[in-house]
Amino acid sequence: MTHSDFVPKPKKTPRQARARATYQAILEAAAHILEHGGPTALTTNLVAERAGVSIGSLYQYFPSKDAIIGELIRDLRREMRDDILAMAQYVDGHPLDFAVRRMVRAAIHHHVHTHGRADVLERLEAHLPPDPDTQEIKVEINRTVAGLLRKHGVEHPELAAFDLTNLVIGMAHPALHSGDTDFEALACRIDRAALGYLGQT
Amino acid sequence: MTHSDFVPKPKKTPRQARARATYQAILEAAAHILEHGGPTALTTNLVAERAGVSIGSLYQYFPSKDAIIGELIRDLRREMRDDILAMAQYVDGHPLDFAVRRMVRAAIHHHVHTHGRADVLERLEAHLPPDPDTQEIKVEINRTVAGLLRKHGVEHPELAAFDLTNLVIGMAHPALHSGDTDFEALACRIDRAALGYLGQT
Amino acid sequence: MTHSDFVPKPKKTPRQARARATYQAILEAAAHILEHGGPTALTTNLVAERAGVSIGSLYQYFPSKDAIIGELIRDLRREMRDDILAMAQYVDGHPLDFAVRRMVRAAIHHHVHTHGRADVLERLEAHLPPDPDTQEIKVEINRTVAGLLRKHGVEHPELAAFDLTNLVIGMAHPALHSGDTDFEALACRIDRAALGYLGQT
Amino acid sequence: MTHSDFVPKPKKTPRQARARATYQAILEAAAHILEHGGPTALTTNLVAERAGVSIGSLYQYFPSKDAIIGELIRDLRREMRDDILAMAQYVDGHPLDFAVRRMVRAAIHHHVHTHGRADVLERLEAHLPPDPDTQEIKVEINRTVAGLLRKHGVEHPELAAFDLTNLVIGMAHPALHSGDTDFEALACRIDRAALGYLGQT
DNA sequence: CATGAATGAGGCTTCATTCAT
DNA sequence: CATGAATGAAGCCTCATTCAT
Repeated sequence: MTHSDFVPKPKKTPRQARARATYQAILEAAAHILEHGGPTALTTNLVAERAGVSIGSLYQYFPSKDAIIGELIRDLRREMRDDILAMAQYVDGHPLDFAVRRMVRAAIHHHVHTHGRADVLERLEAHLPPDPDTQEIKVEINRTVAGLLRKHGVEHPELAAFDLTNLVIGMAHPALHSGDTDFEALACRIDRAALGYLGQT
Repeated sequence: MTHSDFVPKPKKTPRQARARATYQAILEAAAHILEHGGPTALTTNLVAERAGVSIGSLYQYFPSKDAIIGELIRDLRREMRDDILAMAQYVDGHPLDFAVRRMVRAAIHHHVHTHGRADVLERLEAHLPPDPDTQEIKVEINRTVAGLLRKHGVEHPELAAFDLTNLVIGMAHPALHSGDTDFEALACRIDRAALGYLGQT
Repeated sequence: MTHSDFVPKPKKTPRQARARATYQAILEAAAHILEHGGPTALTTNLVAERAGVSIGSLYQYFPSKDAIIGELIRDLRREMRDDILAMAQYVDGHPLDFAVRRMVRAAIHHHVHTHGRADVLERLEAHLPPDPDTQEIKVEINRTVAGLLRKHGVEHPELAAFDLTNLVIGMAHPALHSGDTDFEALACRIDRAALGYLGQT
Repeated sequence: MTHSDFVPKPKKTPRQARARATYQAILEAAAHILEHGGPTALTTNLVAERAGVSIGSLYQYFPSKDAIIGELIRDLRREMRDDILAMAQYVDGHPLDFAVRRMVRAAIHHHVHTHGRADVLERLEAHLPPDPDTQEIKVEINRTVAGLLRKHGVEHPELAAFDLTNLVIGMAHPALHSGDTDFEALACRIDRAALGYLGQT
């Protein structure tokens, strides 16, 4: 069993300020290119150029291109987890339908906010070896949502959390991608499906 | 306006039996590689090798790699349309919830049947120029589902058809991908969401 | 010493009418493609298609692509030789300046008539192994012009014939290629150079 | 309007010494191959091999094969222009026939010096999209020669410059190509034609 | 550490030619 | 003999990665 079975991670977590800035510049350049040019535009040389560093420096911070993608994915998942954790705390004590509505809007907001970067990264993730960190974050998200549902007496809360997550994303992404900008109307339609799933009339 | 604005199509339809076999072998090889190795594994040389033909033969029938992908997409969409059209005829005259349940099961069956090829192809489709044929088929599918919904008095039937399609796919794909094999249980969960969306308790 | 050192010739001179027609059709298709699409457009498959025969048949008549080009070159040279021979007979007995003027106009006419095919073929000829037949024809042409010049007391008639041929072609081709359509004016300018070369005021 | 309408130029001008050496090595290798093997021998892989660099390095400096050819053409034209400009200055104030004789010898010298590279490149140039730089140089050359002729009262100096250039090249190239090494004798024969064209007995 | 020149495996595609039917 | 399906060497080019300076 070699380590190549896992998504490579950054070579070193930079301590010094300048190094940290370079590191971030590379990630931001990669994210920008991914958003505007798609996966095929994401080349290491272009990332380095946009980040304002040499290709050699890029490889000082990331052992491979996949390591950059892996880090972008982890970043995105962490953001998502933080948003959901915050949201879960916020809705604590409120009725289930209120909680669901808030989560739906949070998901839409998150997607709009990441400007579709999520789509591309999810696609890329599928062709990368599984990354324990990313898995852990996903589990954390599922645990949080499941905990919320359990409090309201939903049965099989883990499965329900899984289904609801997919339901919301599955409906929101295509709609947003097709140019829909009436977020509230979209959210209401998703609400109906989600609440229907939960047996809430 | 150049032809490169469209998904290339096969350059010639084979006449002789041997040619037809070659043509099919290429498409099947491509589908197989796509399913098992993902998009990055789909190289023209590998497709030719797996199809048991020379690279030259491949280019007798397809002007480019994208033409192969385009044809796979069209094939898949045509199958989907045929399934949905048949299903729509079958449920004609039955109540809405019956129709929905049948459609959900048809979608799951279709995905299982195509062995997840749909996922990869949909992603590839996004990076290809729009193909009139494929668009036409999509419109046809939407029209069929929308027609069905309209008969039952659903408002905004086109939008509802769009949402429901995404809902079903969005829930079914991840579940099936995660190894879920209890299709009927999955279908029931999706039913709840779909009927909830439609306001059917 | 192998035969590959020479421009390949047609495999067989066809006797039957239909075969002869096919043979000509191939040559004409090749000439047409050369004129309209340039050397890079001249592919054996395209020639066969335009000639209305299968690629297999094409190789029945010509052992290789170069054999087709070689035959086109020979054809063109033969035409040129015939034109020059006829012209030489025609100007026989007239003064040198009259003869020169006629030859100049004949050269221009020939180039216009062949629609620039001559240019392309000459370029292709340079990259083909030398062909005895073509050489022989060139010698014949030179002999004819030289004979004409000798009659008028020109010294070193072979050399003069060589120089004059190049002078006329060298001036006419670029002018015609640049879109000049006033053939008579062009001819007069060439006359001055040619007569100057010959020491005729 | 795409960039493919123009002859591609080198993608980056090398800064470091090693880079400059590589850049030059590539151009020299290309020139050598062109002289000895003709256009069909000019493959990117062979150029890289002969230059002693990897194919990747070649594409660091030239975006395409045509860019290499384009640069060779520009180089040659620049040399030609410099030679002609120098010559024009040199003959300034001298009589027309002296000027013509010097230009003829300069042209022959130039052709010998470039070892016939000019022939092949001119042919290749015809199959490339027009290059503004090259056009500009050509115009400059014509302007220089025309200016010279105008000073001596030649009518239609632009046209005369065009004709004379073609006359000299048209006579010199085939003669030199056929193995003629008596440059002075050749020059004298060309003189007669050129002076005849200009009406100088 | 930073730089950027250099590398080369490997991807896509063309086209002259062969050969089974 | 005709057909056209099949072949595969060879060409162009990209891009992740290495390494000398």
